[in-house]
Amino acid sequence: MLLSLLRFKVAREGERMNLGELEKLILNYFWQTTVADAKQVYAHFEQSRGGTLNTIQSTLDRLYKKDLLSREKIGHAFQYRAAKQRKDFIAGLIKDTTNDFTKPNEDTIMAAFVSLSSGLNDEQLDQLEQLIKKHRLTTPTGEGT
Amino acid sequence: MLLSLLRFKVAREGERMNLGELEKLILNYFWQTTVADAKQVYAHFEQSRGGTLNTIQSTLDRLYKKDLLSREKIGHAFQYRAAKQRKDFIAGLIKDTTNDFTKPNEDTIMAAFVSLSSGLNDEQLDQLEQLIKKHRLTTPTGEGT
DNA sequence: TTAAAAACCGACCATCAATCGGTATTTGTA
DNA sequence: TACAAATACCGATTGATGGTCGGTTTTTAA
Repeated sequence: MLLSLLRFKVAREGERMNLGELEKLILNYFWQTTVADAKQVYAHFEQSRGGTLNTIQSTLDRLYKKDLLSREKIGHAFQYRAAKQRKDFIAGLIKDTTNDFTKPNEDTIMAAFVSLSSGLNDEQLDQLEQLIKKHRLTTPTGEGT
Repeated sequence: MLLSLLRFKVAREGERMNLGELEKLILNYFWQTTVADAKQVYAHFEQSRGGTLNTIQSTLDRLYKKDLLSREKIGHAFQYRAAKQRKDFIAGLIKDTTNDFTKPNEDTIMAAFVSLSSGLNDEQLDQLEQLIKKHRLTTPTGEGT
């Protein structure tokens, strides 16, 4: 309104982890390419979506600051690569997402499984059973897929 | 820049489904309370976080327009309730999230399971097996994705 | 009919991804 | 060592969206 001077600001420390469209594209790119510098990433996306090298650089930097990419200066350019394995990253997202809608004492991961399992067909149930079997064999430090 | 007239706008039709903090609170509230009008919701959150009734009303309306709440006018106020079951909603979120990082031909749900299963301990593996067993019994018609 | 209750409208702020121009650094080389 | 090219970094703008709430319109019950 006219007087918005008294507007209050609730302290927020929660870590939003929302990714933009370009950020997702680039992340996927790095799970397929392992390593690249800004110029290479730009070359990859130039035709398919336009934009400038600068935009790519900014986005790489943003992803780096979010700890989703790591970088190392080789020659005169940063070499970027994915900081996390794809499945670990997805697992993290799922946990965060689920956690927002899970009671404090509830097992978040199991809640996610329960939610997901509703729509499974027989074939998927079979695959899931194989997955469990595999995990049973691997030690607690198991690598998985 | 000085000349931002030529700025281009890429057509976007993708359906973002990001929820704000208050939206999440209210959604969780309705999975616990089944039905309430704006005033009741406001009464519930008034002390714990302040704000006005209007803010609650706006947020309820936003959630309604996002198809996350349903409403029905009883007396002189809308009675709101959750439009989806909690686990269905979570499953949807997980699928969307996972889909963003899944190859086009990949099974999104299975990818989510694979991602999630990395960090499971024995007890959780047991629970998961029980879950599968249950679904084997209760699922006559395989629904699929 | 009318007063109160609720819905609705519109505005503002904050945050954040995307975008990109311009400048500062850095590096390889002459 | 000096310098030019390549790259990183800074800062500004736009668009979207959630939160916030005042003010007005609509609806309902008496």
